[in-house]
Amino acid sequence: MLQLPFIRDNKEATIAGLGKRNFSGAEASIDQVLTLDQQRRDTQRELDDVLAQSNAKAGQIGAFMKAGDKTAAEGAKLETAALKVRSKELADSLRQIEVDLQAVLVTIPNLPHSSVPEGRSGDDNEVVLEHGEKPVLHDKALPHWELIKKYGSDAGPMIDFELGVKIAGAGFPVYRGKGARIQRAMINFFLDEAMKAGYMEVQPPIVVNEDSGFGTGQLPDKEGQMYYMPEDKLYLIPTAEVPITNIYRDVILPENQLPIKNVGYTPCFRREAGSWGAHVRGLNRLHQFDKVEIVRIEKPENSYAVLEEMSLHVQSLLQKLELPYRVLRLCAGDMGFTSALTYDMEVWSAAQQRWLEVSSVSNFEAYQANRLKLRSKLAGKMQLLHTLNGSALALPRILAAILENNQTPEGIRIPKVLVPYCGFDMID
RNA sequence: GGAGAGAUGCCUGAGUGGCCGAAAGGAACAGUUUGCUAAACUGUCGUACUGGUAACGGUACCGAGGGUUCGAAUCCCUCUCUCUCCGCCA
Repeated sequence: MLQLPFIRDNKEATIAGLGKRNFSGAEASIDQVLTLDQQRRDTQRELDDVLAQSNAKAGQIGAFMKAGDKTAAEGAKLETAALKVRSKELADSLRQIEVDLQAVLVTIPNLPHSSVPEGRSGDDNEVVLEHGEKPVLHDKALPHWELIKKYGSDAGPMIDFELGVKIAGAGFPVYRGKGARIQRAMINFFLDEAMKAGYMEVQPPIVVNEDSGFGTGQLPDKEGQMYYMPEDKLYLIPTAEVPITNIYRDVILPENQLPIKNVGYTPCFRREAGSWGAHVRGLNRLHQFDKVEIVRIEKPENSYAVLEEMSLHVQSLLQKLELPYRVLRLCAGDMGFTSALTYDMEVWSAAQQRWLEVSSVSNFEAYQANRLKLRSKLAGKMQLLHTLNGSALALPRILAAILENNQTPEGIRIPKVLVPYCGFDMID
């Protein structure tokens, strides 16, 4: 959530920032926020005043009772009746105003950083850099959904989508043999690289409650994207960002514990409602996939330098995997609800001849921290911290690119860094 | 799933209707003393909203939400969570 004092002091800049995002009705929303905020303050001031009077009366009554002056006490009691009625009215009204205010605030996305390009869709994203050579494949080259069959075993394809359909449904593949082994290899490789970079590994729950979903901004914005278990009021996580960042919900971190650098591997679950189509074949889009996520909590003045550092970490992984990639700076219209600046990393999928997004690295500034109430006393002042996270990395599309890009007539070559983790250097 | 106990500040823990935003101890921080470490002593030591340039005030918060009362950490109700025992079980 944006911070109320900030909106109060920077009304025009806020409206402009939301406009850049193509957030419809920015001015109306901000006006509404400011009106409700003023009402809230007026109401609270009056309520506090009435309560102060009540407290004073109660004190007097206590003194009368102590002195044994029952008559005076009874008289004073009568005077409290009106105050009581009034305070109830004001408290009810204050509660309603706060509910209304909150309802508007949660619909307002984060403001884009000044470096975020204008734009409405993915077409307007800025290509920051491109790295590596796109491989030229041989004549018989296949897309990964064919390769997994070609290099399957008697048991079936290396990654079995149809078997997943039987067990769970579309988008829940079964990995088997070398297909499973290379998944595990990547997870270990990514975790080890993160630990070398100073991250602490955590294993969080892969279900979260409503408060956690709200804290990182999935709720109420992306309600329909998460699997929900109504019996227990739990959501399957769409990313480890949610449970890991929520470790720090309602936390005041001592300054000497900063920065926080966590990394976690989890399965991720996404309903992807309405986004199915021909272009999401194979591993391109799944309901369940594996991801290693890095999460950081930083002092505000450091967060943008840290974002660059995280981007370089992700790039180093892609370089070690020998995959051609590019880095995009998302335009304002394509950024996530809670982000102020996002870099997407895409790898080149040689058989599909397209870029596949494999990582998204974002600085949320204080937007999540405000919802999480994640603070620290810095320079003697209580301040919201900045949260950042990034995929490092999401597995399925990496696997798709490895399979496609490294295919040769003799088989599929495993990137050197993964060989010690896999125990084999070719899929043939 | 059955039975019982409990939830207070960073931690331990007192507090059964007004003198309690809350004792005491510990931790932490600052200072004094000490050649260093340790110890001792002194002080500081919750958060949010709100008024005020500030000094300094007001209000709320003792798991959450309701209720009783002039007045609730304290009494009543509901919920959540934790612990112990039994059952079940990876």
